[in-house]
Amino acid sequence: MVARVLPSEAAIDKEFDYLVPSAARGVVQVGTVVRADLGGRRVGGWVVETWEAGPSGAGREGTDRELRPLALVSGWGPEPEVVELAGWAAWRWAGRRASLLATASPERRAPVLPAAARRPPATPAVTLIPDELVAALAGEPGEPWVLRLPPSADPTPVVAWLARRGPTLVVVPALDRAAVLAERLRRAGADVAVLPEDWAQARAGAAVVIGSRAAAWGPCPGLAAVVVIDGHDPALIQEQVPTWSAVDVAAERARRTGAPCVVISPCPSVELLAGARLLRIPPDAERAGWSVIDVVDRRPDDPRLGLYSRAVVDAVRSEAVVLCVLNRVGRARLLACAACGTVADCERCGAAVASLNPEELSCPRCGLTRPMVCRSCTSTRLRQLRVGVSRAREELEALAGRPVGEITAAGEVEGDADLVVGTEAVLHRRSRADVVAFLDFDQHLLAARLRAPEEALALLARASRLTGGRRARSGRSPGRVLVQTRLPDHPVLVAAGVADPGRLADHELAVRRQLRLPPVTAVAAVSGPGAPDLVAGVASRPEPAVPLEVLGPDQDRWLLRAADHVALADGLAGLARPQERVRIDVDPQRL
DNA sequence: CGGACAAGCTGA
DNA sequence: CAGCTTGTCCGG
Repeated sequence: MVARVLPSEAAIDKEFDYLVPSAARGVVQVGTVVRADLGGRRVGGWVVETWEAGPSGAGREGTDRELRPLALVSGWGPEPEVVELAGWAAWRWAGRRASLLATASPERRAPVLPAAARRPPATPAVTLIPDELVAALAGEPGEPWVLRLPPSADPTPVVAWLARRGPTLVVVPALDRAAVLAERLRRAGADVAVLPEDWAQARAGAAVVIGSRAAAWGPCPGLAAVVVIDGHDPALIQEQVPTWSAVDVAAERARRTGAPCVVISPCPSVELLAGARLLRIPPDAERAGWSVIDVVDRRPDDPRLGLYSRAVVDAVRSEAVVLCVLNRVGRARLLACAACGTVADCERCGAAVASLNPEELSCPRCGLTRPMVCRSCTSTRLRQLRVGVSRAREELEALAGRPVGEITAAGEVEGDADLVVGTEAVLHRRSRADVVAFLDFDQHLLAARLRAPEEALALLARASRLTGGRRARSGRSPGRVLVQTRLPDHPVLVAAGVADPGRLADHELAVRRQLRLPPVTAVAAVSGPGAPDLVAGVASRPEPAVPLEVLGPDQDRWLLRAADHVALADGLAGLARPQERVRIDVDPQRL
């Protein structure tokens, strides 16, 4: 028996043939993790093909050399279908198979597997499953379903319901949600394997396999359904190249197996909706799962009130658990001289300087620092025009008369207080609140990123989840989300206010059409020292082949645009890779 | 990736 | 021309 091996060293990116020792015949299959001698050293790798050796005992394609035996069979690896899937994804995201197969493999070697345990969960009592889905699952498999469930709806019944059909793979954006979901399914009697710890159990066979984005590559023998939860979440996209998306991998995997793929999201992005079938629950039920969105129009307010409208002051003075979100770290991001009015800027690069602590000013662009002095009149009295989280904490403490915690990506100060101010990190670190207040939502609405409006809606969804939706919980008032803005009629606020995320999606799709950007087209961002060479190759391709449009460069980054993903992937595959490093970011997040 | 080997550069 | 650096090729 001969095994064709792909070394795990991504840079090698070539296959080599080895003899399978007769003792290992029974265990070697496509996906098996092995070690082999290559060029004087020993490398790990995956079996990607096997066949019976011919009479000469040699390789298949005429190479009549004597093959070396495999050095070691390390253990179980991805299923054969997943090895195939890695080949597809390497094409789709212009990357290397080895990095994808590494994601699909156990962290430590798995020489033996436990016994399979495939006890499905009990039939859920209550479901939010539209009749359309029930009917459709009995018929032909097809495109993925996008099931729009409001933020505070629990997806467990949907997973349980699907898992009764057979082994089900569940992908969530973060492992803390995986743990919660696994616990609920176990209580419903299901055998659940949580990746990456339970990789061997999953490979052996489990009723439900759950994990974060890498779980799209996880083992699930006999796969009968795939579910992605919070499909809009950018955590489902790999940042390093190849920049695969767990939603797309899961959908393709399901398509290849003929299993249904259900993507659940309170606010499906236009990318999710493209090429998928949208399923909704009754509008009343959807509304109940969104918290009341209180839009506070700041246009008529006296600017001297700063970040704190009447509504915010009332909220922070109440007894309730209140989380305030302000996406500016430090004390102030914009200052002006109290004496002469000049905006404080950097003497080296001219950017507006920020105050991260009370002693000095620092430039966010070039890092230069100077004492708290006005550059034009040397006054030391500076007014804080755009307050940051640290200053807001001091101000809120004075307003509320109770301790205020501070949470940023950098860390927490009394982060478990009932009243907390912080950046978006607040919404990730805390799990329950009575009120979430966005002190300056316009910075989210007006951010110069293509996806900023959808990201803003996702924040409102997250805030809705934290506050538990419109229905009052026992002993509590209904969840409330306070949004301070000067754009009260923005489509994001309208969509969240009426609990109809489709309104924003329609709006955003129109924008993408106008700009000819995804999902209407497919784009890849090319950067790195080799980028100019690679891009130059687009124009000088010998055969016209696939049309690729070059945009840019913008900040040393080019965009390659094609009509769709097939054209983009084929086009990228046809380009000569330069010697120098290039990063090809297919479906870039930042646009 | 890492080793082998070839082609190019430097010094006396 | 030895001795070293740099580049290119290849591994089963």
